[in-house]
Amino acid sequence: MHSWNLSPAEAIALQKELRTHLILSDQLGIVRRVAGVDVGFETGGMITRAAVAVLCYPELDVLETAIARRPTEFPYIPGLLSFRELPAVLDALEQLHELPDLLLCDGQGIAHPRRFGIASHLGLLVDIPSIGVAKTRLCGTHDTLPDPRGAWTPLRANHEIIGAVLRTRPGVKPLYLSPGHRISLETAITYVMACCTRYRLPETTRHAHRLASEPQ
DNA sequence: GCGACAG
DNA sequence: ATCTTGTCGC
Repeated sequence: MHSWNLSPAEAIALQKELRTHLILSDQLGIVRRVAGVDVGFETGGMITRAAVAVLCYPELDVLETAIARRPTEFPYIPGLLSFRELPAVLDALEQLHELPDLLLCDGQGIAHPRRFGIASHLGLLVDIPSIGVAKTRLCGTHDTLPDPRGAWTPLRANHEIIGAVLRTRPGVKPLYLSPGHRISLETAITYVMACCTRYRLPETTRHAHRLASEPQ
């Protein structure tokens, strides 16, 4: 149902056009439903499996989940991840009976070479506030991060702040988060911390990841 | 030209 | 991401 079949060069051109429509200020209502989005692969990469887990906020109990499978049709190219994973994610989102108020995606938001990572791409396409929550850095530089939970330092690139490096657990590798669409960096940090209760990753992401990579 | 490089 | 077992540490 969703596929773009674009060349890498066309995908880059599309990112440059779409990024001009991003809103990087808070444009969210009361958040009652937060969704975690993640993708896994089956058959050695032949099949892409996307999973969405919707949790109530701030309680963080699972309300609804969805899984979608599609043949994988775009290679993994740093900077073009959304073209590989979003077709399946969009299929999964359409299965939900009620759309979430906020999306937490595995990967970058605007902390991306063209300021248009997968979280930004998804948020813009479905017009839902989104945050990119990555386990590692794609681009940008930052100072050393203090150890206490909640500590954060800006992620910078070309004199601009593109995200934050956030310590969600003491003594554990930090998270790289950035606004996707319709949310500010400060608000994004607040929501991500609120979703990280006992582990490094947000509860939303943990549920989605389990659904996306669990056997069967 | 030489690295870096989300998942 | 995925291929894969045990192992170090709280």
